[in-house]
Amino acid sequence: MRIDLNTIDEKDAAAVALEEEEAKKHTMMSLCLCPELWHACAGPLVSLPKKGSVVVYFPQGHLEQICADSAAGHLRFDLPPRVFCRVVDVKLQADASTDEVYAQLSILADNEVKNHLNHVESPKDEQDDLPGTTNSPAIPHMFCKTLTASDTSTHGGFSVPRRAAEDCFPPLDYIQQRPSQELIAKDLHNKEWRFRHIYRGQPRRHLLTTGWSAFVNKKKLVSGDAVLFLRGLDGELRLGIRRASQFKNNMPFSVPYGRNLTPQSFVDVANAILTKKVFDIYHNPRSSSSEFVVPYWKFLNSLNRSFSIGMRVKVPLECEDTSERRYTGLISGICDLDSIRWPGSQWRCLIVRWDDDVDPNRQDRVSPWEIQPSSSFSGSSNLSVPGSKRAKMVITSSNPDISVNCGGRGYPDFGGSTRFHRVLQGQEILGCRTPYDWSDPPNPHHQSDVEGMHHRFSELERSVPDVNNCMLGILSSRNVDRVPLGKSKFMYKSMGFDESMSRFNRVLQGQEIVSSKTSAYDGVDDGGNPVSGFFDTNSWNMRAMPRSFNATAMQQPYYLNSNQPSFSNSNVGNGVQTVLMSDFSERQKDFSDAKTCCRLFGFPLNITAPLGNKQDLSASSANVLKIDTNQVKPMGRNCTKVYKEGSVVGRPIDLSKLDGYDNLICEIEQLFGMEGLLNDPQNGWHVVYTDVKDGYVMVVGDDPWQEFCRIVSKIMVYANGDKDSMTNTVTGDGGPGAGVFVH
Amino acid sequence: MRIDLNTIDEKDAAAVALEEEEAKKHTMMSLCLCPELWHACAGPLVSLPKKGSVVVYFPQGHLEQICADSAAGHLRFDLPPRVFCRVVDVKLQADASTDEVYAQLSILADNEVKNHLNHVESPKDEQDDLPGTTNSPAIPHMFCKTLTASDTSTHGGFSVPRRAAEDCFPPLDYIQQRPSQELIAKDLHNKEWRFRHIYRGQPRRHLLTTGWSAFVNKKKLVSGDAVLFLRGLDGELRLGIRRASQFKNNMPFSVPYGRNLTPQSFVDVANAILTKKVFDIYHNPRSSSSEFVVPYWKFLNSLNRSFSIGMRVKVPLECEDTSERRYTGLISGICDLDSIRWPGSQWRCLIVRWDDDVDPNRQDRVSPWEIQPSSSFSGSSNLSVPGSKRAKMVITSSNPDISVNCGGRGYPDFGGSTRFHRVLQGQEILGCRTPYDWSDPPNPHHQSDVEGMHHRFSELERSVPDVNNCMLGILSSRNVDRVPLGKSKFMYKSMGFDESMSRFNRVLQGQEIVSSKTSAYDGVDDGGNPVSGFFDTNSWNMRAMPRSFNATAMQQPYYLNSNQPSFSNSNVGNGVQTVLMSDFSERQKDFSDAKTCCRLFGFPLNITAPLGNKQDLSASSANVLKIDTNQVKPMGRNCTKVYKEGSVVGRPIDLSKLDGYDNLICEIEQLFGMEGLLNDPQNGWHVVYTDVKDGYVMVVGDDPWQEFCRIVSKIMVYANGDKDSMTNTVTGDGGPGAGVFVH
DNA sequence: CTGTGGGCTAAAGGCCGACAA
DNA sequence: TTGTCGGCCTTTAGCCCACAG
Repeated sequence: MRIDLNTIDEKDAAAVALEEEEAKKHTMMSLCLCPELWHACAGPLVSLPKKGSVVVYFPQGHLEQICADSAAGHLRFDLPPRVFCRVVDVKLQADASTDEVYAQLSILADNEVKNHLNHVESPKDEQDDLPGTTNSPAIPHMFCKTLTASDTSTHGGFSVPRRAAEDCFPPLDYIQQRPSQELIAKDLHNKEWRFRHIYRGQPRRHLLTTGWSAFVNKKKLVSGDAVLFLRGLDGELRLGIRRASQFKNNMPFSVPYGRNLTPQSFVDVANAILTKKVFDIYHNPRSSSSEFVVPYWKFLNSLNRSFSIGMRVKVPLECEDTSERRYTGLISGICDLDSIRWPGSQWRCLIVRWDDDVDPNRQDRVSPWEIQPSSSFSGSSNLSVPGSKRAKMVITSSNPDISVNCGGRGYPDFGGSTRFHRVLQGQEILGCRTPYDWSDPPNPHHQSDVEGMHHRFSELERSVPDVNNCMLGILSSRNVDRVPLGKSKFMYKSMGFDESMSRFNRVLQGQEIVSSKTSAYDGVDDGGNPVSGFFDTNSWNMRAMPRSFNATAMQQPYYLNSNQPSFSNSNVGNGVQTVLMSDFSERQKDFSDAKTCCRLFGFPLNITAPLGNKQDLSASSANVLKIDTNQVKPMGRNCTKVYKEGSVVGRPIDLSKLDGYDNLICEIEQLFGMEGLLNDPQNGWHVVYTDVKDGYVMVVGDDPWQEFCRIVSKIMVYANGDKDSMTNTVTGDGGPGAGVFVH
Repeated sequence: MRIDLNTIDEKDAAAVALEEEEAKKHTMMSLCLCPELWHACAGPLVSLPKKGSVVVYFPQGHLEQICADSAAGHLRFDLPPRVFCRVVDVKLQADASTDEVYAQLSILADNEVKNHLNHVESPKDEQDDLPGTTNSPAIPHMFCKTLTASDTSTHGGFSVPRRAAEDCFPPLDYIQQRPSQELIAKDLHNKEWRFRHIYRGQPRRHLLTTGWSAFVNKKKLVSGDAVLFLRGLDGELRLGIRRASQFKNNMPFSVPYGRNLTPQSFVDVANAILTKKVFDIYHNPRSSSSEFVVPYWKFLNSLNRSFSIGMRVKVPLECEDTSERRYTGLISGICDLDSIRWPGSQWRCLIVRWDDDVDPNRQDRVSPWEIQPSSSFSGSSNLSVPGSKRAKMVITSSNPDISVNCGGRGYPDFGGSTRFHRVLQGQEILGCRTPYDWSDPPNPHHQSDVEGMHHRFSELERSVPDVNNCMLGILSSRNVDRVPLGKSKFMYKSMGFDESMSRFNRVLQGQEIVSSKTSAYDGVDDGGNPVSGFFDTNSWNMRAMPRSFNATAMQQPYYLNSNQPSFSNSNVGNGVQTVLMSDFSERQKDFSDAKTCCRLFGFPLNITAPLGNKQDLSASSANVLKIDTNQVKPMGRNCTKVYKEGSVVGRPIDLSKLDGYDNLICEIEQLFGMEGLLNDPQNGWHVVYTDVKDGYVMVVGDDPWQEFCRIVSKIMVYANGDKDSMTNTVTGDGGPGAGVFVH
């Protein structure tokens, strides 16, 4: 008996071709109807934020991708380095022509983070987003096989690994001489593929014959690519592919994903942020580029850890055979990637010298959240089962709830689960209880020590979203590692929740100014005031050394000039105060509000000079693109910011009160307590500025004074003798007086 | 003997595939190395501006395409309806995957039009751009065949029409039993295709066998598509395709062409215009959408013609079998397509009621330059040779100079040559002198009456670029038709060239104000001052009737309030004065300049109110995207423009001098000489305004006065009772006092 | 003159077990 | 257990002419 599969019945080929064209036209991408399959195709390291969760959007990262791709460096913008957003929707999608998986994140800039944080009373919502929680989804019966030359030749079919076939395919009637059946598997686009599955040969083996080559041809598979079969909980067979040579390297980006990469996409996003509309980010999980939308908890975690030069770090890396391999290296520098345009950003602020075995082309800059916690998961290595080089396959616990969970609100993140990673990579064969059991899901509690581990980790992590710990930056991961959980809980309780929240909110809203000399390293404040440690005024005169990140950097700070006598650290010449703004687009409003409520430890502060004048603010929020030819400053006050290399924040300066360059230099010297240093270039300091027109950097003093006043945007003071390298790394061994960028 | 073609020699298939991927990666489009082939593929109606020539860019048209495509209606802009540009480069290109031809026009906004016009002393440069000049290129030996079912089946090869084979292919040795040879033809991407060409069968016929099906497969040809062979002057064979079902209808736009269609492309263009940088426009000649980059001469020609309601018009149309078919219809209306955002634009300002045999989906709005001159070429019909339904083919004059001409500066426009059209369409078989002559180009002067016709037409057209005639709008095409050439030459000489030019330039530069009551229909001014007739102050109170276009509308005018008593036409209550600005991006500068040099007939004029205040201007030129949330007007003078339906230009009004709505209405009535009409809505007039934020139209009087002053952008006075339809057609039968839009 | 179809042959596709790593 | 190969059969590609519109 011959089974004739994949025939085009009565439809003629033309009609089919037309249908396909039609499908392509209307949905260049298709919504993934099987999240398990999507995640399986996406690979083990993929983590996606959940619908409803909070993320941090890094315009700098977005722009970086665009610029790298299309040299859109001329784009001008006025966005803060970080924008807190809520994920409105997560759509798992796949390119219709390549099957490339990607996610469409619908995101809304959310200055209601405070409300969100208030909800952390029931932190369950956020927990789902954390890796390794007990919410990890059921892992379906699946296997993944890298195609051999024989598999892809036109000469034969597909050789199915025996256990894989037994696990994932419906059982055959082995009594027959040559048992065979028709398999129907759906791909990412829900398209059905039919295969003849036969068990034959001497010795006997499982083969897919008829229908296989059609699949190979249509998907343009070559040996080295992998196919992946997955038996869903509904019993349906799913079929995905994971290409060896990433398609995107050979092809232009697929249309929907490519939308990220046009300058327009950035304009759209900026527009959406400013107008509080939802915007979409397309995330290709298999791309090597850094993500510029980072889950909130991940970002918080990184804030909560300390990084120091010389510290050993590792970055998870997906590779063919194991998920255990990582890039490892040493932190060799910590500084802004672009201190001109994105001062205070943490985007890829860590410079890493990779170990010798790491791909030499590896990007040497990483963001703090990309680095794996040094201690977590270390215990999970005892879970790894040394696997022989065989088909990758897994049958594990499955949760009946999962279908519900998958349906509505996006797929729970299981990217963080190393266990899941390992099984996807074929390193583990777990709990293969009933190979042919298509109806009775295994008991989810059979995982013994695995469960225990996950539980422990989630206990550990549960403290993270607690704003007291993470936002105040008191508890570094180092502390977490060494301090028993009880201590963590103590921290959690050290301040009334409502009180701390409202305080935090006020800070976020720019309604309160907080400062302290307490270093984050000091850990817990002496008890009275957990707000201390929020940020570190000593940092400015410290040379490059281990520093903790702190919440100060979470929002682009506002720069205030305070004449209050209430700082006891008179040794700090440039004591700085910061107002954290939760939403830059409300700067203007908040600023006027701030006048009446800015206070530090209860002492009101006067704002002597806001960021710019009203016009400046209005212009910056009103325009995303500054395609200015004749932009001139209005008369009256002419406020400009001065940044000093090594100084955390800038200082405002009103040019209208100055009568020339000498005056200006003098003023700057006073502002930064460096009297006499700037007058003589021999001292190694350079004063430069960017203009309002196109951001070019020029030397202060070259232009006529009035012209300068008209076009200056910001002024920068650099220690490094070479002003061309001002965006370069400052590792602490610069010239005399070289400062340290601390953010 | 068997010829084995298209074998992959020693290279393995993988290597070839890699090469192809590589090629795709680096050049999604490829530069066309054979302009003849490109034009042949583009089809008969394609005309492209020449490198170095002057074109008019219509932002409105560009935006229209974008909006139609991606609903980017939220884009805000501040560009004039027309931008004069110089074509810096013309690249003929073809999509690598579809072979779709398109042109990349590199364009530079050029306020140096004056310099250009000065060069019209030797109008040769511009002449090249005109249709039908003696510069028409050689038309190579070529044929075009629509593929039959047999041609595209896997069963056989390609049946070559006998005469086509004899004309285009090297001759076979017919003495042999089955003469055959290998043909090598290069496609648009310069890729070689090899075919076995054999002459066999009973009766004998020419066939392409081996290699043909590979071509069909690779190019995804189906029956109905056309292939096109072309023997270049160098003897090389070229090969192109023209698809029946336009690919773009089934597929997303090809990447490079699609660049036109993103909002970003528009932003880029606007940016480039404002910053005087070169920008690129991608033009798909086979697309049905209107072009928004129009050759200068074409635009001038249309200015020079008159259009009236009820006039019969025809639009050239490419169709399968003949180039003679046209869309015909009657002009049923003349008005702005979008009088709010693009007042005074001529973009698709003609409303046409098509004849019954015209596709009912046909767009009913056309631009003046899309309409064919009613009389030209009518004499060329005697050139048409009734062709039988056979292969389309042509052998004609070729010019040895042409290879040089093609190489350097873009391909000379031969799109306007109907003769070329006809042969491309296979309607003509001309001058087949020496079918096998591969070395001796025919004498270019053999064209007898064709030449004569072209010569006559170019004589006729030579008067067009003359600024005296065309720019002053004195000589309508009607005049041209009826007046002997000598009269035209008289016009040409009626004023010293330098004098007229400098005068014209001054007007373009906004340094001179010109006005007159002389209607364009009045023809030549009484001699003393050809500047008169420049625009028509009587138009405001004329009902819809035949009008000529005039140069006033060529640039978005500036609106000045002049209190000079030097207007003798006191009967015109709303005498308007216009400063023509050649470059809007220099408005601000020009405005201050204008203060000292604006004059009318030598009388200096005072500017009482520029377009807005300084801030307004700076903002409008500085920002393309106005994503404004809190844009407010500054204190002090608050200037707004008032437009009245039926009036050519607007009037400025300073709201800060008014104390309320009554005052405002009164002022408007006075401005437009319509005292008492606006107070009572019963009179049929409505006063509405758009706000600065988002351009919504609202009724004047609804808001509190102060609020209104803060947010008003422009004020419009409409006669039509229905204010919702203000962008609709005004056909002259509106309410009492209904005006006529004249541009 | 040229579109279509049948005859024919070569090449590719595809199913099988043998064999060996 | 499974990757590759040779054997063998089927399907498709592709060259040819006959025939007819």
